[in-house]
Amino acid sequence: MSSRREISLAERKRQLVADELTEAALQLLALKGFDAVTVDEIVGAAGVSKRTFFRYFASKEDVVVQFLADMGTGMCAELAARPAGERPSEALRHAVWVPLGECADHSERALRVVRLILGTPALLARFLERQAQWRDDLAAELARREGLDDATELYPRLAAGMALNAFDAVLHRWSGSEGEEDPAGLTDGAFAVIAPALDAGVPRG
Amino acid sequence: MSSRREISLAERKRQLVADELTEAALQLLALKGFDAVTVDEIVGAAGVSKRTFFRYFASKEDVVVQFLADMGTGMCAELAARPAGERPSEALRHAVWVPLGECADHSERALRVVRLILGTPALLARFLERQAQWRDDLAAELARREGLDDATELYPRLAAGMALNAFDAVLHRWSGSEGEEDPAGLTDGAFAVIAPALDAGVPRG
DNA sequence: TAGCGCATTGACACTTGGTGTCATGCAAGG
DNA sequence: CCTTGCATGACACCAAGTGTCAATGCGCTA
Repeated sequence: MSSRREISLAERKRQLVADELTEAALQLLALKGFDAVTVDEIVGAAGVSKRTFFRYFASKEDVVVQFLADMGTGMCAELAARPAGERPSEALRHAVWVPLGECADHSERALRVVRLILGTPALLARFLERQAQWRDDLAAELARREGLDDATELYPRLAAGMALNAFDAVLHRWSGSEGEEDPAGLTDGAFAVIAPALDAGVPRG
Repeated sequence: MSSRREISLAERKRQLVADELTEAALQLLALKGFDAVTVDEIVGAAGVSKRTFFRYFASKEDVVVQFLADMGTGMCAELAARPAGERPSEALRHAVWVPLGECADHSERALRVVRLILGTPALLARFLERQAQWRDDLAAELARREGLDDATELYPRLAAGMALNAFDAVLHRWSGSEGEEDPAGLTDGAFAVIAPALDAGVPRG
């Protein structure tokens, strides 16, 4: 009965390959630019076959965007964990801060990836596509929190969108300033702007 | 000296080919789905070579998204044309209504395209990429209107983002209801939600 | 009218992203 | 020891997109 160990062994192996791939990819992409690097180069550097690459990542963009995949789930989880009585602006600010805090902590690595994404149209497109999913999840959670119907009320979707707007704005300014500006301060500033709508827009906030 | 006529003749020829291509593409894509239609099919239906297709459109996605290209310029133009003293929420609402009104007018055609875009990840990604550009333009114009510095203030970018959020929400609900819901009413509803932030967020609005 | 330039097109080869398929290898488990 | 299953690699293949060049068509001019 070594079931738990076996699973973790196989999982660790998978994780190892995935890490090797992301490592090689991020290295090359940040160095030469997204379009100038082929998948064959990446797999060559990582020592696996092209087919294996696409078993781990759905696309060449995915290897970069996947790096930020947890952000969405982290945000939603945090929003769901916030106290029920909290105002939307507060709950969303804390939710959005989860991934931003991660970025602030691992600034060297995160900055490289963020700059790569924001500066590459194809990557930006995929990133925004992901965010659209996050927005739906956030909206659903927000609707639950506030007791609204996501299908008839515009507020949940708009509020989630505003929060992600703040997220994007902070990311943009942070990467644009080479990491000089303080993410926490930027986040507070952004939410100060959108808070009036977040807290007034919901019926009986 | 028939310079004016010649130019317009060549332009008309180009426009003719472009129209033929978009027509054939939209027909096929709406019918069989984005991934199930190859560029070769489209050019076969339009009677041109594959190479010519890519001389008119940068990508397969582009032939659909291009169809909505004017939206961005229309919005910015309208925003720039709004009276200087108008509150941001009003100016932006009018700006956003320009493309939405177009959709409402040509509902059969617009609805098909919008549903195709919102239902196809690859198209959605390209659409959002375009919107990111619109947001930058709107933010710049908004900063000019309000006398703010787009580089240091968060408000312009956030306000532009909120307006586009409203735009997206309206489009989503409109296409989701098969064109049943009234775009004008939805727009008003969306801006009622975000107006508090639009008008309060700007210093001395 | 004949000839000269200029732009558009088609044909074709080529690169690259991405997928289906199959055979091999390897590790767990009876 | 055998087998069962999973991850990988090798290979062929399709579709998107690009570079190149020859041909075609059209206006302009001598």
